[in-house]
Amino acid sequence: MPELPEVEVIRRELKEKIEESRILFVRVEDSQFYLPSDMILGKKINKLERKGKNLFLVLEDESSIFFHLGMTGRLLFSSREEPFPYLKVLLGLSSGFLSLTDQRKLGKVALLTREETEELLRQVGIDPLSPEYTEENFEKVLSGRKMRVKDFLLSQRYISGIGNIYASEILFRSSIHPEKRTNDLTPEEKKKLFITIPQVLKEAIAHQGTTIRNYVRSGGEQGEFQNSLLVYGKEGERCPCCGEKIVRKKIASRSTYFCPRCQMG
DNA sequence: CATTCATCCTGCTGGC
DNA sequence: TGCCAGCAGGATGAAT
Repeated sequence: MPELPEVEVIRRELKEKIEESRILFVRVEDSQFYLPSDMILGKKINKLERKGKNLFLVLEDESSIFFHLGMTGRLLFSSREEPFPYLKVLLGLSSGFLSLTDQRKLGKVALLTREETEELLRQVGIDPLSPEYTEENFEKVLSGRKMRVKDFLLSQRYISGIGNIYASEILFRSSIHPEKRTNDLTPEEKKKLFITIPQVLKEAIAHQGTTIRNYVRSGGEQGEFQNSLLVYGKEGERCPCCGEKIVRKKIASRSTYFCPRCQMG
C-alpha cells in the first residue's frame, strides 16, 4: 500500500503537526506492535525523516520511533482521541494524538537507538528523492545484475520506495517491458528509467498519493493520484498511447500491468 | 551470491 | 443467498 509518495505525504503532514511536540503517553493495543513507553515518555520529537518507505520520528536523545506501514498501516493525527478501527498504538502528544492502525498487521513499529537507526538506513537502498540519487550511483547499483527490471524496482536494497503500483507506472512511462533483464537494458533505457523514477514519484506526491484501497492521509483524506494512473489496474483497457489493450501478468508474484506494444523494449 | 516462493495477516469481491 | 478461491499498495527468510 503505502509506497514512497504516500509515506512522504504523511511525513510532511505530520511534520507540521508533531515536530517539537512531546510524548505524554503511549498505549499499545496489540502486543505485536510493542513500544517501550518508559523509554520514550516525556521526550521531544525533534524531526521526521524518511528513507524509501521507512519513517522515523527522531527523538531529542537521537533514538527514533521507526514505522513501516506494510500493506494496510495508517498513521492518523487527531486533536482528540478517536476509536479508529484496527488501532495498534496510540501516542498521546502535547499537540494531539497519533494513532497507528493496521488491518492486516503487516506493518512494524519499533524504538531504535541511534546506532540501530543508522544500521537500518544503511541496509535500505538509495532513496530516489535524495541527493544520493545520481546517475553514477544508479549505474553502480544496476550494473552486473541480471534481474527482471520489475524485480529490481521492487527490491528495496538497490533503489528504495517503489512498490507495485509505481513499478508498473514507471516502466510504462519508460517504455520498458517489466520482464526485461537489467543487463539487457540499453544506455538510453537506463537513462530513461533514471529520469522517470523520481518524476513519477514527485508527481504522485503533488497529488497526495494514490488511494485505491487502504491508503489515507494523516487526516483521513484520500489521495488523488489514482486518477492519473496510466496502466495500473487497467487490464483490458486501451493504452493511452497506442490503443492496444493493457495486459495484466503476474511477475514476481505480483500483478503487473503493461502495454505489450509500447513496452516491447 | 542471485533468484524464487511461501509466509506473515485480514477482509473484500466475483464467479459459480 | 452462500461459499470459496483469489486478490490486495510489503518484506523476509528459507530453499534452490
